[in-house]
Amino acid sequence: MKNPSRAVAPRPGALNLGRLGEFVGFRLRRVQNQLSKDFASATADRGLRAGLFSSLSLIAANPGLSQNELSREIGLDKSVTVAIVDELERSGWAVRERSETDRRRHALHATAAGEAYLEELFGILEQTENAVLHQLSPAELLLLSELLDRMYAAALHEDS
Amino acid sequence: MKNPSRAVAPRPGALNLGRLGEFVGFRLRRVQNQLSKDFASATADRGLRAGLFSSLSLIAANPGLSQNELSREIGLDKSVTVAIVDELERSGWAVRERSETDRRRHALHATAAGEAYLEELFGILEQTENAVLHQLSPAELLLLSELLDRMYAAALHEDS
DNA sequence: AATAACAGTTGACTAAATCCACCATATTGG
DNA sequence: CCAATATGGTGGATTTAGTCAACTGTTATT
Repeated sequence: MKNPSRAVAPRPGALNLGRLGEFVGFRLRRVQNQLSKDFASATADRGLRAGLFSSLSLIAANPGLSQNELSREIGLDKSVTVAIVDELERSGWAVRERSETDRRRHALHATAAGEAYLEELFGILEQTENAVLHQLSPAELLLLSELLDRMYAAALHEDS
Repeated sequence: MKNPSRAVAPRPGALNLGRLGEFVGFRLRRVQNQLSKDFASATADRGLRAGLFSSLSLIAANPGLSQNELSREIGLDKSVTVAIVDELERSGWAVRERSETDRRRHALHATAAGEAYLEELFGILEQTENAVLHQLSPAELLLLSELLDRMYAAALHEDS
């Protein structure tokens, strides 16, 4: 096949992607943009600051997490993390506790309210994703996840 | 398999993703973030405004394109497109020409210099991607593109 | 001819992200 | 033990990205 961008027929009236269509990064960005826009508009009512959702989720899954570790995982600057945790605390979804062993660190913990809030958000996310993912068979979905994981692992090794 | 997030063993010291790991959107974002950061740092020397590269590429692939059509395709506001085309023109990579048939429209065209610049950028992008994609077999790569296209098509139908 | 729709432009505004300097605590090496 | 250095966290300044609303000129509708 000469042009992989033709794997799926372009809808009529659509633009020619040119060489851009040969790159996975482009398709990745396209899909991801659309997905995050859908999620954003589905959660527009609650003021959901960028990165807040994934941060809370990571805190819940890793009790005692430090803000630095959190920063690294979500790929944002430390100062942004401060703002995020500030808001998580103000909303009562998480708390900072001074670490006993290292008094520089803030050990982060999700509250019960935070966990409940998370459940709600996960429900919405699941709905948004399903609207797109029902196109894929369970096997394809599993494969997709695996491919993405292998790519991510490779990407991390790159800039070591 | 109970937890698809375990398709690839997590590297030691890595955080527990929790329920977040069940969602493709998360993996998508992760990989995409990393890729675009790599590309950004590889092109840091040339001041490469966001969206400029893909815009130029689309113009080159669709001579006579209007700014509105371009806006829709890259998913940005019309006003952003104006700024992008401004810079493309200032740098001599593209030109605006009044459409003969509809004098409201600006027919966009890439210059020879623009095409040359594109070649350069595509080369860099290819390099950045290869660093990650060499993990995947050609068959897997093709499949990945196809899955992403199906997802994108579905996402577009959603908010019609 | 009046009105509405559309392409493009501008400027104001909001939010996201990076950068840098700084404080408190820990760790290391002499 | 002390000095130097590294680390976790915070605040503020600045840059940048993205959204919105108003306005101009052109075309389409009736």
